[in-house]
Amino acid sequence: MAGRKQFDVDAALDAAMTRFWRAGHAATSVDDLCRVTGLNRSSLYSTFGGKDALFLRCLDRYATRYGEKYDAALSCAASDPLAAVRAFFQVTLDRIADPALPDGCLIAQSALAIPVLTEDVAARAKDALGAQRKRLRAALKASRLADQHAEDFAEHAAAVNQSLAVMSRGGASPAQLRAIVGVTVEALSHALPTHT
Amino acid sequence: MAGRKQFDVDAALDAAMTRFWRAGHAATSVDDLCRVTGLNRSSLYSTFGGKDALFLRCLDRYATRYGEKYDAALSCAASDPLAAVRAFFQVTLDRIADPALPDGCLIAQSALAIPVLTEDVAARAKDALGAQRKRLRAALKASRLADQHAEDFAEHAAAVNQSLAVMSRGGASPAQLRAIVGVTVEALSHALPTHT
DNA sequence: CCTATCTTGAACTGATCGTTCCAAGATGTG
DNA sequence: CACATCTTGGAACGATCAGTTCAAGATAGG
Repeated sequence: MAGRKQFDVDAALDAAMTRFWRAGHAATSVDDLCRVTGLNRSSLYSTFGGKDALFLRCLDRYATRYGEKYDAALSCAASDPLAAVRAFFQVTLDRIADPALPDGCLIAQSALAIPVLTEDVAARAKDALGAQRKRLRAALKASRLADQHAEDFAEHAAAVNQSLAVMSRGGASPAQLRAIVGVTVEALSHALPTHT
Repeated sequence: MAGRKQFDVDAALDAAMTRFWRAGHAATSVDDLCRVTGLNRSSLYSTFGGKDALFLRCLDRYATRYGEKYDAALSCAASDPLAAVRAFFQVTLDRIADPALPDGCLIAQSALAIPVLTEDVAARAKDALGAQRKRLRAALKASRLADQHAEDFAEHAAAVNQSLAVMSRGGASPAQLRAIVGVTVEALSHALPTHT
């Protein structure tokens, strides 16, 4: 209980997460992490344990933070699945449009990097993507969609959500991103039995 | 005209392309490229000029090779847009299912890496993604779809195609990938005026 | 055969990689 | 104050990074 930390651990995690998010795991060096967090190597290693351990913390942080937002958006899926899916995509569109945050998506980037990640890091990235699919599957199964349609549509929606990361990095405008999800939302509206 | 090359340039390009495709630009070292191509540094540098120059060659090679397949698939868009879009996605699904090739997609991976790529390499990655969008836009505008719907759907289809790269790396099964494109194809079939 | 030209292998450059280590400073307890 | 514990700055580690250099080997034109 002596020698108190001279920095805010949460703020450091946010800075590290943002860096991984923007540059990816491979293109982020420990020096980069020290620079963006303001820590030196000793503090970074003693607090977080190394690059991969810190990356895992950041991945979990990212998955938890936005997972909660996605869950909140989908909470009305049973009563109004169309509004729920619309709100789901809006979480991503808002995040991409936020100038204080990177575009892209840490989970999408990590998923594509799986072949060059450590086994445990790769497993966690896969889990994060799986959580997203599970979230959508549960929400849509609670709607009046037939089970098979619900599962298919959940896979589709999860994929379209990841595609926004790629397209935003590729220079797609907010209007173009809206068009991408618009087709998906339209498809759901036609698939819902309430649609006459 | 003296001292003939001891290797096949096309084979070396294929090997390098496959490596970049699987591991991405940042996680691929020149040593890796030497190993997979069988070349030593001298031959690699004198023939291709360096890592970034070789990466550009591989990006162009990838974009051309699969661009032609996408164009062929979309060639019947005016007469049968539904079959054209189906064939378009089938190009990607077949490529992912091919055990001799990596899953994922070099263009998607490069697009996500744009923030850490050299300016000219980033521009080329963006161009490759733009070519894909242009391809789909032209094909769908030739169909009986209203112009605005054609543009929106083109953006959507390009995005869904990129999403397959992310989802395949994340462990999605071929059936799940088919479900993803199935929703999109179904949406197009409902949007076409021929649909009764 | 001779020589100019090209290719190839391997050693080498300085920079950067992730990680470890240690001494100096700061803090809480006795 | 004294001592044990923790944090911090910075140097240092061997490994690997992208890229260069050079001499030896191979080939074509004369």
